[in-house]
Amino acid sequence: MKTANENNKTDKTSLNFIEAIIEEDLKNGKNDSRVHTRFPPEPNGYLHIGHAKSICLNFGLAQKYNGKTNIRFDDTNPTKEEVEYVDSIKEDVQWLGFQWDAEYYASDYFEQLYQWAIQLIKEEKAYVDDSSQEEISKGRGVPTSPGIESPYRNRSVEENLDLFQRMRQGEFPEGSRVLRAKIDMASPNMHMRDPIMYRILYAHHHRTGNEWCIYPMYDYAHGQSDSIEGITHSICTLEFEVHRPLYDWFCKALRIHHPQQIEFARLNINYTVMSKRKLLQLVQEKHVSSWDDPRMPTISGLRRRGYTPESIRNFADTIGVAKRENVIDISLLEFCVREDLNKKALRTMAVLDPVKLIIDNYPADKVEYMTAVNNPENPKDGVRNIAFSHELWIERSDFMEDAPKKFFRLSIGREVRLKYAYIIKCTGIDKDENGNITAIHCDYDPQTRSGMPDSGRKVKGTIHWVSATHAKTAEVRLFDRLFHVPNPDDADEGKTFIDNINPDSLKIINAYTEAEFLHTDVLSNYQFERMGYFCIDKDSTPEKLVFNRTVSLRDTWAKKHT
RNA sequence: UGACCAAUGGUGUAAUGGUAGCACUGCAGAUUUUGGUUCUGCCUGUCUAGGUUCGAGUCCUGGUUGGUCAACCA
Repeated sequence: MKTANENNKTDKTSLNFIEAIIEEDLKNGKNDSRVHTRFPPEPNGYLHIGHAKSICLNFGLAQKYNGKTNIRFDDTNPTKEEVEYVDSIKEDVQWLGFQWDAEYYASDYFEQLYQWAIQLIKEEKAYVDDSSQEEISKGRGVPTSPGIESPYRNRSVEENLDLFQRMRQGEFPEGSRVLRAKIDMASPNMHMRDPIMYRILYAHHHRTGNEWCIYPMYDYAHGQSDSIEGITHSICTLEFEVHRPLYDWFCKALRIHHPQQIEFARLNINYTVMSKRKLLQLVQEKHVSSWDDPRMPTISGLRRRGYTPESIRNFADTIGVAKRENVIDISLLEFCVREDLNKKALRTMAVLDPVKLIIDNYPADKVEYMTAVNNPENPKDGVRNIAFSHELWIERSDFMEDAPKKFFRLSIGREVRLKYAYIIKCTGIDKDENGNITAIHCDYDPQTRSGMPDSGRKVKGTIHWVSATHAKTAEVRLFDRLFHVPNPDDADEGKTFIDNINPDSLKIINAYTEAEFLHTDVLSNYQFERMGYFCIDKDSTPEKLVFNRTVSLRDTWAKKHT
């Protein structure tokens, strides 16, 4: 079944530059008119919203052109990769709503890759280099001037074969030798200056264990893995553009199926960071609680925050795909989640910053049950009944002593409607010795209960409330952006993005909520009327619910008055 | 002082040689028992200098600006 949005996407006549390439290939019958993409994460961290862009792109393209998408873990560096990450990545992709056609690992191809390396050695296109890391680095030169050839570059095929086989046997210490492709030390492209294909690493691999002590480099593994899987369009981010000649070189030298590498600009969003290294640092240095801290731009963080898969997919569609560097405004992400949650989230009333409202002319022992709509956007969600009584909790910000004319809420002498209940008129306030308001007094108009003839009377404002005797308390975690500047990397001399962390990104409060919720499953989305969207956190207990604020409601009044 | 890539409103993204459109943001208004939603309107754009063409955001050349590349990372 297609969503309205997906239909729009299909209907639109304009193509992004990748779709244009694919349609051209389809027209020419390239790859037998197949489309086969892949999502190739390295399992060395959790997926973030930038990966979501890539996931939606790769899986979306396959869906659009009746193709396939593999998930392939790029696990060629055993020193950084862990199963924990493999599991989280699979969970996140599926949660986003995608199912891969096949699950592969670059490590599945280690033997084939090794055989191909032997082939290249035999064809004098690869050689074993005994140089030290520093010597190799020095010999490579700099981008503006050519490198120099290694003294080991012209070893005989026999010697190379012998050495490479013994590298695999574990005869040489780590770092003592590498296998290099013999290309061009004078190339203006640094990646073509005899790139390293294999290095010796005595490390335990999460899948192959201790079977190998030589591991292929990304450039030697990625294109061939694509090739083995019959990938047609190998989509990656811009920084791999300079790797493409090498990608092509290996496919040609090996005379194997040659997928087309296409690069697009990675996603950047302001007020956050989007590199695995930085996200890992935030976790390790405990600036956040974990990878799924709701302030993190990780998929697991957004999920815990209350974002829906639909909202993230829609975001990915809306930002588009191009080769231009871009920084997306965080407000677009917020727009997407509000748009989705507005349709789905059940409404409830909760008071986050409470002050007592006493209805003096309402009998102290009386309780009425008011009918409330669960979701005005979806009548099928029905109604519920909520207790109303003599004493209520209301939002402290819904009262103002010296209120401006445009303040449509409570002030002495002014009228306001209590949502789903009566119109009340404020008669006075109680204060403590410090001048803080401890209670607000009012009288209600018994003829204005919702549904009664007089309830249609025009009042400027409507406020939410909960009955003080019936309300329950819940913990509410109010999140704000993790960084207080648009570009966290834009730090003063000697400072880093860590110094730009917003010290007020998390505020924990206790709120009064309605007595009951329709659903209390973790992740259930609610709208606290007039306040924002909240979801139930996994830290909740049967005794006390914990809510995360996903995003506040748009507030045009507050915006103008702060 | 290299190579490669990219330049369209504040932010993204379309226009595939023929009317510069859409979304977000911002502003103004209407509706509203959420200052939400919905609806209406407005603001703001083709980096620059040449060239090709009846016609250039689009093609060509130079410049400018930004990005990427010098891990035995991916």
